[in-house]
Amino acid sequence: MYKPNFIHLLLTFCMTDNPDLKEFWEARPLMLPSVSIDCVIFGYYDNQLKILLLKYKNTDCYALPGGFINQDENLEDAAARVLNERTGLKDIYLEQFYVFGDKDRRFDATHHKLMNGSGIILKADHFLLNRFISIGYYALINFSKATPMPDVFSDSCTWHDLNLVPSLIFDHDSILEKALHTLRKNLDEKLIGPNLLPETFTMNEFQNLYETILGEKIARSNFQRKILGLHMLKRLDKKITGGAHKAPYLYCFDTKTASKP
Amino acid sequence: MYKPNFIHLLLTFCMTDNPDLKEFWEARPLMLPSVSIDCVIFGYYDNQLKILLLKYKNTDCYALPGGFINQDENLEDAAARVLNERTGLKDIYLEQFYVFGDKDRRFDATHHKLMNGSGIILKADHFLLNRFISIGYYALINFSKATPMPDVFSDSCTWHDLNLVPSLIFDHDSILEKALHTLRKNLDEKLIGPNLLPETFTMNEFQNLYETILGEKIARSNFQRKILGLHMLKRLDKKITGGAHKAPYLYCFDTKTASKP
DNA sequence: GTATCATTGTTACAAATTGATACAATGACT
DNA sequence: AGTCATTGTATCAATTTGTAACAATGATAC
Repeated sequence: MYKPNFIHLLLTFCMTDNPDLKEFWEARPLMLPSVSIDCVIFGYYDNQLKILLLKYKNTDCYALPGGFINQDENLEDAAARVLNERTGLKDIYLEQFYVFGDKDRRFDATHHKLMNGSGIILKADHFLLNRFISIGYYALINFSKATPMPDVFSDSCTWHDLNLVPSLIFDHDSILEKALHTLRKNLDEKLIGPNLLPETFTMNEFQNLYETILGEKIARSNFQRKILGLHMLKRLDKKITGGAHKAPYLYCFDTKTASKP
Repeated sequence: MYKPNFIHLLLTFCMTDNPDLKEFWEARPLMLPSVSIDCVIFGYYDNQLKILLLKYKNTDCYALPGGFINQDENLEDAAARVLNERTGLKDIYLEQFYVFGDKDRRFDATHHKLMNGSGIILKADHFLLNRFISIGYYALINFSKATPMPDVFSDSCTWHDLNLVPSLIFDHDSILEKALHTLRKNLDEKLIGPNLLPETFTMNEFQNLYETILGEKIARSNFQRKILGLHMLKRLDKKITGGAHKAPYLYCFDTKTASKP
């Protein structure tokens, strides 16, 4: 744990002598005031929809990955940067889904607790204690390609099963809920498969993804008929597995037809 | 036109001696920095979808009504206030549809031009010249109940037919486009009728509204079957009009069933 | 008063989509 | 070879949607 040494950083009014944190805080004047970003990062593995959560050091506080927007940075790029910092991935599917901006959207007590966990004492006029609006983005990523990485304030950055999510700090619970709701609503219009699935997959895996997102069962044969009717999949070789049954085909997305208008 | 008298307003760095404007500018420190709101206000009249536009004084610049967010004001309330200031209406249907926030979303030349139209010379470090992100809301209002009112910077606040909209300042063209796109997308889920139509209306008027928003014709009998099947309308008396044909029924929305889940 | 006409409310039927079920094919295991 | 779970496909019913027709009605023209 850091020992605060009461050096007063002119621009940021917090106390720390850790060089990483110092850099972090001193960069703040370059950011767009009042605005933050929160990312709901969805991954799919083991027939489960999962999201990436940070756990703050020396606390039991879980949070969505988030960050601020640099003055010379597009909103979308800031979200992509946050995502890249937590997963190592680039060129990821991102969708802005809502802005959260209640007048009492400030969380003084929690911010103090979180920073205390990293040995930082926030002064009363620290910018973190101001009101922020937060722009929500959700990302769909290929689970196996991501390398979750905690930030300087967190112990861990780990996947959580969607129906085993701990309660989150701030208003992150409702941000997550809204993200999930938007994902479900967009499921028929936006092509979510290529982002969440590996290169090749079976029809059963594809159906499981839909069922997991929608939270309901789909009749197998009807699903197959519908999906194949969209001509978005290319059928590949038979999969040779150890299952005591007929081997399923493998499919991949047909890039010629897989994009919808 | 105002004669700038070079009084320097400490907090706002613009030059004017008009008391209204002075109050306007001096209120700025209470606003949430970097964030603005733009409202696309839809009305429906004469079988046409219309939007409300401001025209800046002594310019040919048209703009969506917009404003800033007070520090102690919810985003939604700020949008409702902007709407109220331009139309006199309260308790209006409002939907947040997107946030626009490119890094080069700053419009120095246009801002100078707009303010010059009101006799104001903006200093180089005026807050208006900073980067702003803008949260887009669209509103659906009852055309006949609105009283369009220009603000201090504009000549006029008038309805414009959607297919006769002049080119707009800033990125307001693309904001309008996105609003319209979202409205169309939401048409099946959100109940837009009660907001755009008068208390009572004929089925034909209702269908015209849908056709206007979607930009395509709908088969009459199918529309009637579908709408009546939703049980959201109550049938009232026959309408007695001068039409040389069968008199249509009047309908109103059935408040018991008119809200969808 | 009667004929005409445009529009409305309703019905009838075809086409398409969706839901539910059945069945043959397959590949590993016993 | 027989069993078994799962897959790919076909079949038929139920529902929804597309298209067209038809009778009802209320003004106008004669």
